[in-house]
Amino acid sequence: MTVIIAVSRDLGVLRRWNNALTDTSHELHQFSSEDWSDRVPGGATICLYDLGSHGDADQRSLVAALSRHSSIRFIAMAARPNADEGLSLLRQGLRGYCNRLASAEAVVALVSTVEQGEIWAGRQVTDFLLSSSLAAAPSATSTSDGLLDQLTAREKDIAQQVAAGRSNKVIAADSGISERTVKAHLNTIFRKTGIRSRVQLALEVSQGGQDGRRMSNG
Amino acid sequence: MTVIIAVSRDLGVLRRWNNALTDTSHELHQFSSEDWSDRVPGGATICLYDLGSHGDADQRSLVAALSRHSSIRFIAMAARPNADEGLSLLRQGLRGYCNRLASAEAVVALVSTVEQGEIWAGRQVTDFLLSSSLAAAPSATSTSDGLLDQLTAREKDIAQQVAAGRSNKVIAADSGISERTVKAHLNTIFRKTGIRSRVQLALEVSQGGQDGRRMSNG
DNA sequence: TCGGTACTAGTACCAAAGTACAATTTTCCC
DNA sequence: GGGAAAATTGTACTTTGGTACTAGTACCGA
Repeated sequence: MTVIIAVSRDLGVLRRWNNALTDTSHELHQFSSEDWSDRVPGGATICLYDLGSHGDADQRSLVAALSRHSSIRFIAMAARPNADEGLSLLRQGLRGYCNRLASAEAVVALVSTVEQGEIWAGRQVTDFLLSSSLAAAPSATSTSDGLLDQLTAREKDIAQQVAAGRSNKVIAADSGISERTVKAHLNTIFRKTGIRSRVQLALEVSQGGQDGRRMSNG
Repeated sequence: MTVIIAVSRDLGVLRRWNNALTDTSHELHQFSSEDWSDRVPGGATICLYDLGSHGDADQRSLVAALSRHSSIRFIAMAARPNADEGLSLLRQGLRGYCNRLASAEAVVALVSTVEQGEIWAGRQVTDFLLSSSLAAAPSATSTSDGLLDQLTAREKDIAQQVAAGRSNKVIAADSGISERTVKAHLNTIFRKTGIRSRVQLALEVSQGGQDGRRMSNG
C-alpha cells in the first residue's frame, strides 16, 4: 500500500487521478489548498503535484517542496509540458513529469515507474534530450524532427496538414489524391508513431517544433 | 489484448517476462532463436529483446530489426545497461531500454509505458542525459488562456481535455457526466469561439500560451 | 530478378464527432 | 420569488474519422 499525496486546485483533476489510482494498491490523500506541505500524511512516498496554469507560482512552490520533503518523490503534472520546464525541474530532483490530463493507464504506469526509483521524463523532454545530446552518436542523423523523422516525405506532408486543422477531404483535394489515400497515410503514421488520433498527431506536430531546438528540414 | 514478442536465448529470462505479463492483458510469443524476425506473429506491437551478453552481435541484430519492423516498438533488455549503448539504440528508434533482470512490476510498467507511445530510457540513460545536457533557457512565462477566457470553468475544463487528445467518451467518464453533455459543452465552445473542430480547438488551447501574444491571467 | 517499401486507391464497415430539435435541474443574482 | 445563465441529458440524425482487407504501380537495392 503506497501512500500518495495529490495536490491540485482543480477538483476535476483530483477526481481523475483518484479514478486512475483507486483500484490499485494506493492510498490517495487529496489536497486542494496550499497548506498541504504542513500536513503531509505519514508514510507518504509519492506526491502528484499539479503545476496548473499559473506559471511560475506553482513551479516555485514545487521547487520549495522538493527540498523540504526530500524523502518524497515528486511527480509534476503540467498543463502544457515542455522541455524547458521539465528539464529544469528534473534537474532539481523531480522524479516524474507529464501532462496533467494523462490517461488513467498513463498515470498508473507513471506512478509505478517512479515508485521503483525510475525517472519519468515524458515524451517532450525525452525527445528533446535524445535529439539534443552531443554524446555517443557515431554519425548518422544530426538533425531530427523527433517523432516525424520516422515518416516518409508524403507522410510528413499529411501530418503537417492535419496539424493545420484540415479535414481528410480537404487534404485529399489539395493534394490531388483520394480521401482513401489520406486515410492510408494517416494509418501508417499512427502505426509508426504510436499516436492514436489526429488530435494527438496535430499536437505532436505543432509542439515538436516549438521548443525551438529541432532543425526541421523536411 | 496486446501482442508482445519476447526474444531471448535465456529461458530463465523468458520465463520471468512471461510471469510478469501473463496476468495482464497481454499475449506473449516467446522466441529463443534468431529466426523470430521471419516469423513475427500478426498484430504484434511490442518486442521485448534481450541484448544478452554477446556485446555487439545482439546489438546489430536489434538495429537490423528496428528498421525492418518499423511498426513494432522495441524494448531492449540489457545485461549491463549503460548510457552509451542505450543512447545509441534509442536514437535509432528503440522505445525502451532497461536491465534484463528488472522486477515483474518494472516490466509491467515498462511495457505499459511503451504501449502508450512514451519512451522508457531507464535510470542510467536518463541520469546521463539530465546531467550532460546543456542548461535550459528559462521558460517563457506561460500566460494563459486567450480564447479560453470567454468560456465558463466547465467549458475550459472540457477544452483542455480535448487539447490533451482525449475522446468525448473518456472525457465524459472521467468527468462524471454523459457523453452528450460533453458534446453540448463542445458545441457551446465552438459557437463562442468560432472554432469548428476539436483539432483546431486543441491547437488553439495548446498554443495559446506559447505565442506570447495573449495576456490575461485567468 | 526478387523482395521490400512507398504511394496510390477501392469497398465495406464501425466508431467517433458534431448538429438539431428538445427538456430538466442547478446556481446565482436582484 | 423571479429570472438568467450554466449545467445537465435525451433521441435522432448526418458527417467525419479510422480500420480491415485488398491490390496495382513504381522504385530501389541485393
